[in-house]
Amino acid sequence: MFDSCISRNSDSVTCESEAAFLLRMNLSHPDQNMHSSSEGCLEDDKPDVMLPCFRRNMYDEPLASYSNGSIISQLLRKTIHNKRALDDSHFYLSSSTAVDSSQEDQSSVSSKDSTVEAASPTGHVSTAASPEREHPMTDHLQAKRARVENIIRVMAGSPNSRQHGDSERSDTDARDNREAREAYRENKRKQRLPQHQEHSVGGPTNRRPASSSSENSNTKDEECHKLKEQLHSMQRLLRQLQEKFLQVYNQEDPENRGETEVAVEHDTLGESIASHYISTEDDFERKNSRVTAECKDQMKVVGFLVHQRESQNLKETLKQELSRAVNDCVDRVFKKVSSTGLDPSPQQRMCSSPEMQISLGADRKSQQAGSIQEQPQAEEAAVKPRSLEYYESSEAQSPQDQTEALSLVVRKPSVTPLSSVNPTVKRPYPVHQTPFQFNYSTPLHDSQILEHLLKYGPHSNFGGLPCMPPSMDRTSPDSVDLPWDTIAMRSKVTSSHLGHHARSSALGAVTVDSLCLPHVKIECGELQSMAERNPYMSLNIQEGLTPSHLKKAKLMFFYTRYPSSNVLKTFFPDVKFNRCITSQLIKWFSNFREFYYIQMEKFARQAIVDGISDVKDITVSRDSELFRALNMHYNKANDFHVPDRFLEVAEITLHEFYNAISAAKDSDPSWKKAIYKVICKLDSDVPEDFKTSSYL
DNA sequence: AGACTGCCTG
DNA sequence: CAGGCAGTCT
Repeated sequence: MFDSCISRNSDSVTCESEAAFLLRMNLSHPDQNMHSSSEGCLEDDKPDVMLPCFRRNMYDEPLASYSNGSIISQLLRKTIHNKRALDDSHFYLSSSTAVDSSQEDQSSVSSKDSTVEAASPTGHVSTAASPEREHPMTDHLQAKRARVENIIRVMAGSPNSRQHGDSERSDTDARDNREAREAYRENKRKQRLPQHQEHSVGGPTNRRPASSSSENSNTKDEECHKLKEQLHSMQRLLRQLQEKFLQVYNQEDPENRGETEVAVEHDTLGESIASHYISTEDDFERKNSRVTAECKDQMKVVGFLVHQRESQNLKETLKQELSRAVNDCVDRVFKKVSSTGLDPSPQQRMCSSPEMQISLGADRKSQQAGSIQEQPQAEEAAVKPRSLEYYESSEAQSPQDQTEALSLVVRKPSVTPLSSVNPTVKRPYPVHQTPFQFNYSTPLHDSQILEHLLKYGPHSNFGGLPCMPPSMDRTSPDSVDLPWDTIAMRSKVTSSHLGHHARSSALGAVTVDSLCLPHVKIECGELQSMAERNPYMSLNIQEGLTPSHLKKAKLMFFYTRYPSSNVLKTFFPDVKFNRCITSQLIKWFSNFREFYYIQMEKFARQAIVDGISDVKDITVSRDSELFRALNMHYNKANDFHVPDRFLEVAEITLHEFYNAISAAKDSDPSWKKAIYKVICKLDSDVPEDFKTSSYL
């Protein structure tokens, strides 16, 4: 599950961690800090300063080290000791005694050894000590509990964890944190100007910030892209965290006291978050101290509510927090994008496509929800069980989803306007002979695209789509002006080289037959009328011969060398027969016979050259070179058991050729006709199984 | 005339 | 494998 995340884990983790931090800030300042929060994710260097452990882990450790525990586990382990420090800070007020000089390394190692990390000294806050030093947490369940609690804190962006996480750091780390905060403030200052203007003007969109410089505008596209990428990473990580938490939570013994405590603490956490929602506190340090006091209050409530909460409550609350975090980030990103007034990104320029409109609709929906929850009443809204819809909306508006949908949409217009690109050549056939299949290609196309999407996903290649050969574009029914070159080109692709595309377009095959076979062109009008009578033909009826049909015909050749039209119609029930198709099928068998007889003549002559005097010495078995040649031609995949009768017929044919050549009958130009007459009588019945489409 | 076939060619 | 053509048959 995390494999896909590993490639961008550094961004994801750092951004996620910072997102929790920024989310907290946003909760405190729903109006002003929203953009700064999203902007904060853009700071590449900031994660380094703030959470060097993550950065180091991501870069210094081989990815294999995460194959098992996953990044989430690392993150959880990292935050677990913060939680412990938080819990214990209410009971222990000891000062840090074991200040590790190599604090950054300690932090990086902390993910590997939580015990060592728990021994990490306190930072500038100097309130947290590590009781695990004296009382090592040997209870596995307790560790789980702490992990879960910290998940909640990280996800909800609780200041508690952050604060105490900072408090555990050394002076050097604290210095880094100070730098980080300064950088954060600086970033906030930088962004406030446009934001203030935005709010003062009252129009969040299409307003060029007064502070925007040319350099700024040049990098906005890039920033927007980065924002989206980081947002996507955060969304993924949030989902993963949620899953991880639920997994850990479900493993908890219902009888375990840790469960209830976790639930209770989470509820109190929700209250804390709610209080921060309406907070206008702007100063980081002040909030830290305030949060510390709040934590103490929370702990008092813990014992009071221990037995009143149920697991479902925790689940719902956690889902809410997760969903809200994602949606907040989404809202910020898109508001940021819209407020910058920059030109629509390449993705945004595709808004004309329905898919993109859908995505934008989801965005708008999310933004509305986000604006609601940014209001002071968000405290109440945060408790509402709305996790599912939020989660779904966040998924629907995933940048990745947008991109994928767009990539599909882009392909259509890029291929469709053929008539405007290619030089128009007068078609050799009257207008009414327009390829009729376009009349019903549209519903076929759409439904199959949908099926294709559902089946293979949006990234799959549509070249394999039955009705979408590579060069087979969709054209409106009145594609009379379709250039002849285009049609001819398509005919080549769809008819001559159908073998490269499994079950390629029947439409294309019909086009071929109706346009390229001279003796068939008369049928075009009839075909068109037929199509007009039934423009929405059943998808089960092939309008042309596919490579599967060809394969089936080859297999049928093992039974019948001279199939009649009725036989063909009987054994190709899924083919809409017309003279075009019939002629093509007959031509196929003619070609099969041609190859067959050529091989027979060749091997008969070879037998004569080899000095075989008695025709009885010529046999055809499955080991014969002749059979291998034939089998390679008609049963290339070798997935069909050739009937013995075919071997007999082949042997007879070889004997006939041998005798004729031995008798010097080959001097007669029509000496083969006698052989053909013999062979045509040796046809056997084709098995009934061929009548079904299972051989396709 | 149309259907069917085979031969030649690409 | 298909196009083109010619031949045969009905």
